Amino acid sequence: MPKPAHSARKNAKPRPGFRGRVWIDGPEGTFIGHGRVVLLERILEHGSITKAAKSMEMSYRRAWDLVDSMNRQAKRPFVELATGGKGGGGAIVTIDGKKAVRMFWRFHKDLQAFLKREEKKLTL
Amino acid sequence: MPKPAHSARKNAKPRPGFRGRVWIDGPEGTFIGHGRVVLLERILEHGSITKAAKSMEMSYRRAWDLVDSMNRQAKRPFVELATGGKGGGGAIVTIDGKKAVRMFWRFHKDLQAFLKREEKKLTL
DNA sequence: TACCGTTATTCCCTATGATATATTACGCTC
DNA sequence: GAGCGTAATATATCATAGGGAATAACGGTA
Repeated sequence: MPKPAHSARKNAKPRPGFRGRVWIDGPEGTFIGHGRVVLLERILEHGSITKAAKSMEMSYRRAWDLVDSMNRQAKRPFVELATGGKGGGGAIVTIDGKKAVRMFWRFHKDLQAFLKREEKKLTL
Repeated sequence: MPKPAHSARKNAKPRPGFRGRVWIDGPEGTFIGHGRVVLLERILEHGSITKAAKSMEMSYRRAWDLVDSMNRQAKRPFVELATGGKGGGGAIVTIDGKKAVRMFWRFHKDLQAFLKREEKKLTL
């Protein structure tokens, strides 16, 4: 029995056309990208890395790594983590994290518009 | 002693900033992209897949697969292959192939301009 | 103190590409 | 027909990323 795809990239529809992807690099490489932003939104929604990871099809390990990577590269952390305590702990997206999410989606939206323009301008 | 990286992608410089990548999808998925266009240029320069592959750090198999993929998805082939014959055969980039190369570089250049604009517009 | 659910960390296993190697087919030249 | 350099194809080997399981640490609550 084939396992369900864990990566949205593999399910990308192959319908013809102009495609693109944008992200933001930091000192260590990728800093903010599509997957990371979706993860931030899920953390905001669920309040924990564990639940956020489960809600999309991502392993806790990967989710934690991504959060850690963002926190290390950001001037101020995007997610505040609490271990132990009420409910065992949890994760809170900071103001800076929310700002990053909004900025990325604008960036992403602008790209879609750009691709539309190019598709008209450049004829195959 | 570390082996030289065979993939340019891995050497991507992690200097901070807005990044993006564009490509064109066809019926089978990726149709024209950065690596494929560079390969076309090398074939144009060397006249064979073998030499083109060697000139960049790409295995012959991968190079052949990419050429085959483009030829299958294009209305008319991008590369005409000859097996046997003078010099053992060779590879010739067609007019359509050359057009694809020019169009992709325009697309790519437009993207760079787009990224510059975004970097000014969106402050991190 | 015992319990709980989460973060934090380590180790192993597997799937996936890619590379590397080997072999065959091809067709022109000599 | 032999030789040559290439395309074409199959097989094996390797590297890497990521998943999953297991475990410890943590700090509130009852």
